[in-house]
Amino acid sequence: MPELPEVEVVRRGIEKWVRTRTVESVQVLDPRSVRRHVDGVLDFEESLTGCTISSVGRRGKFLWLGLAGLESETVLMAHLGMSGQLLVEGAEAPDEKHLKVRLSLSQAKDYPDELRFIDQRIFGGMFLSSLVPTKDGLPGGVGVQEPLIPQAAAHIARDVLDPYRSAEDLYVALRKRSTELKRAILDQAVISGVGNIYADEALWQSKLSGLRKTATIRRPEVQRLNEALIDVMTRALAAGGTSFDSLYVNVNGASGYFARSLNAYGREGKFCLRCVENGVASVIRRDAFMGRSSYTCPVCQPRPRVR
DNA sequence: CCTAAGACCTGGCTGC
DNA sequence: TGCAGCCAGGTCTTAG
Repeated sequence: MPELPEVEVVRRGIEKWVRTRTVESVQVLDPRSVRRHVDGVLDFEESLTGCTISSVGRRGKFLWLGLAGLESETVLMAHLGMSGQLLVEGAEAPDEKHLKVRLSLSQAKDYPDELRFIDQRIFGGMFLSSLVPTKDGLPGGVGVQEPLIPQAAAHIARDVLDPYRSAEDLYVALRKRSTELKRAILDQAVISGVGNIYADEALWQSKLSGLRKTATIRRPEVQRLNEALIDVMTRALAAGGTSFDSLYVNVNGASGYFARSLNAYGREGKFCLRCVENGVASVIRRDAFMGRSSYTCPVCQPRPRVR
């Protein structure tokens, strides 16, 4: 399940293989994977053909390829959704079972000549998006210098690892909301790149309950949460991203292995490792939340009082 | 304006 | 063994 670290692994992984290369042909094998391209499959294929890839940018979980050769400033957006992969492969490699889009690239010595988008659950997709100025005049995301952001990602906040974001930004965004803490950090307009897994990990690490109301959050708590978010994401990135089912595979085809160092997510019924260290035998619990699961320690992440 | 719930998807798993 | 139904989850859309 790609969250920010996995998407950044992909961004770094494909950058050197695709930058400066020209898209010679485009093949959409499943129109559902380009459904966000409002002008249709044919327009997607025709517009992209002949473009040269100039950069690979990212904000949160949105990835984009900068394009030269189009009249207006437009980028190729890619979102991996739940199960998406971007692979750089030779044309001779057999089509993957869930291959959705194939970009054939100009020949380059010792470089594979296809960029493939593979997606089983089709929550992800590709589409073209025009660039708009950033609201703060600062670079649009990781991998880009210009103060431009794809229109389709302009509404989301800077992500956890964005150097132009601060703990105070997070505090301000949280205090503007009137909802629960976990719901808020999963809202990409508050802070981007956080999904269900790393939300639980960062809340556990900062000893905060996701049920806390954002209106009651104090600066020191946000400071702790912010540090935890950065720490969790940084460690996951160093490990090459997390993988649970075999759906997520990084650009080299190898699964990430951060999953084995998770402290909360997926650990229902197991001891809270921090409490055990303190001589307390508390057990991680799972609760339904927004149609998914939340994993928490009932002892070190005290729930707010209900009135 | 805000927040919350529903829809989109497939395939692995569970239970009858 | 077969099959219906549940579950996973990010983001957009719709409802309140």
